[in-house]
Amino acid sequence: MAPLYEAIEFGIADKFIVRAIAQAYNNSIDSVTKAFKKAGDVGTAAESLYRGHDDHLSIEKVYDLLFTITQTSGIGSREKKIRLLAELLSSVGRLSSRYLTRIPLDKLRLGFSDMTILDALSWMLNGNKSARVKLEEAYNVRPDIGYLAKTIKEHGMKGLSHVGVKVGAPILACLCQRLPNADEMIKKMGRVAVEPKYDGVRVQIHYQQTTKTFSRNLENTTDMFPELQNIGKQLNAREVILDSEAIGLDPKTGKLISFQETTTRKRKHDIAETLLKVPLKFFVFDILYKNGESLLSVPFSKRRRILEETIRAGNSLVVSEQIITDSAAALRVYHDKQLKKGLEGAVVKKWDSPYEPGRRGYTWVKFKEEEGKTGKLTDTIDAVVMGYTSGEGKRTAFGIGQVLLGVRRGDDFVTVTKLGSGATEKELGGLFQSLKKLRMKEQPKEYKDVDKVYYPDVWVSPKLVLEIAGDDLTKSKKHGAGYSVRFPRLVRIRPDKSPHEVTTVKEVETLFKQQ
DNA sequence: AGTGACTGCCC
DNA sequence: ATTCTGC
DNA sequence: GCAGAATGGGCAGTCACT
Repeated sequence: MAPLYEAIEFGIADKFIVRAIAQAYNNSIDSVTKAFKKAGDVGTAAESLYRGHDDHLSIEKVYDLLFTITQTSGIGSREKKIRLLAELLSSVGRLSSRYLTRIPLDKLRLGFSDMTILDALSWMLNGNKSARVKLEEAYNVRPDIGYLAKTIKEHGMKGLSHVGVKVGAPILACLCQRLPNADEMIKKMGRVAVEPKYDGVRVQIHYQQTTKTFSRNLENTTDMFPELQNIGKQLNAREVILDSEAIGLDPKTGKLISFQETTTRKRKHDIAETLLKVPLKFFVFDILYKNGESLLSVPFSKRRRILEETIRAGNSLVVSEQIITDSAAALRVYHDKQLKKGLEGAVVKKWDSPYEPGRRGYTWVKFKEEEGKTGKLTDTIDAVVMGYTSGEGKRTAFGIGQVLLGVRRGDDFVTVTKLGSGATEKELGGLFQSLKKLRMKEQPKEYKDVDKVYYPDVWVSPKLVLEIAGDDLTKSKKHGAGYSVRFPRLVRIRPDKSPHEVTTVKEVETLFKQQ
């Protein structure tokens, strides 16, 4: 409904949609939940329960009502949002109920999104994709499909001529691709800059007397970083747009802290106190604009020189270090050094490439784990499947969306993570065949301290073992193991292992301390 | 004042 | 974030 | 190789309820 950089939220997700459908079509919350689980999609669930009357509302009317929902807050707002959505659902047709329910979830599932629409706009103008490149350039600095469509509909491509980089208007961030190893990176990218990969949050800094900042997804985060309001003295420039990673320091030791701790700075209350508890360093690694000039198409080698000339030593901003190389061996050595320092790894950047927003091409590549390994964790974890959920969308066909995994504590099992990534469709099918035989009516007695939020659709007896990988272990307040896995994924199914052989809580703790 | 349910946004 | 899949 | 669609932990914020 709105461009990324406008903070418009519905405040409605799965649970509230279910309640709205229940209210609109006169069903119990339970039966709607069941229909939702069965369909694996709110849209088809709404459709199947549809009991409304089509008032032929205009698109404007629907838009207005949805917008009203986004603007509703305060005491009584939850009921009101649900009521507004329910009223809307009861006055549209059956088919509309499918899409209307998906809108707040951002799950229209039409098989296309912004990029495809750029192609479509090009077809609209030229009957082919020839305008895509230009459209994409405009999109990069004005990621607002509605605005672009309207502009070229009215003025053709000429209408885009004034769409350019502007301080205060967020630019689509350049993201990293992945490649399996250093050799591939050098082969694909040639001469590269290699920089430390900090495990913090992305901050795009816009400065022109005052500072505005944007997150990786272009949310305005200005209020979170009051320390950036006085960076003028760190800049040899009137106006700039910088790209950086912010990471917290331990105020006593000055050491970098974990992502989990850094992220407590992501707040809008008590900012002044938290600022002292969690001071941030902004590792600046790119410059996109300086004194009226866009640097997006300038090669990185040159941008880097400009960046170094622009930043002065000071409290908040630090120019990120780097090496330049075209040797895979040197790249490997540098990457290993970053891991030893406790950083996330390295980012490898094509030395002569322009700033390429999005994740296309191989201009930036992340290098996190050691070669040949899955995940950064020193060892994989063997965990037992405690239950599974039926899954949404495509997963519905396999009967499994995710599995709840446990590790051993004495003769009991406690949860350590859920897992939904890494299985091929064939493996998912296989998992379902194995697990449906292990179905239990109730939570098995040996499953201890399971938090409600993890209750699966189906409990299974502890038989099937999975080997999983991850990037980090985190301290967990919710998982019974006391720890959990960051970015968990399936390595392989271990029919050869018995549940008694799975990793123990003690071993998980040891792994945590090794990090 | 404290807690739990839910959501949105970081990774 | 990671991973898989259809095109 | 891209675009899309499944899925993860965990933080803060908001609102409802006790």
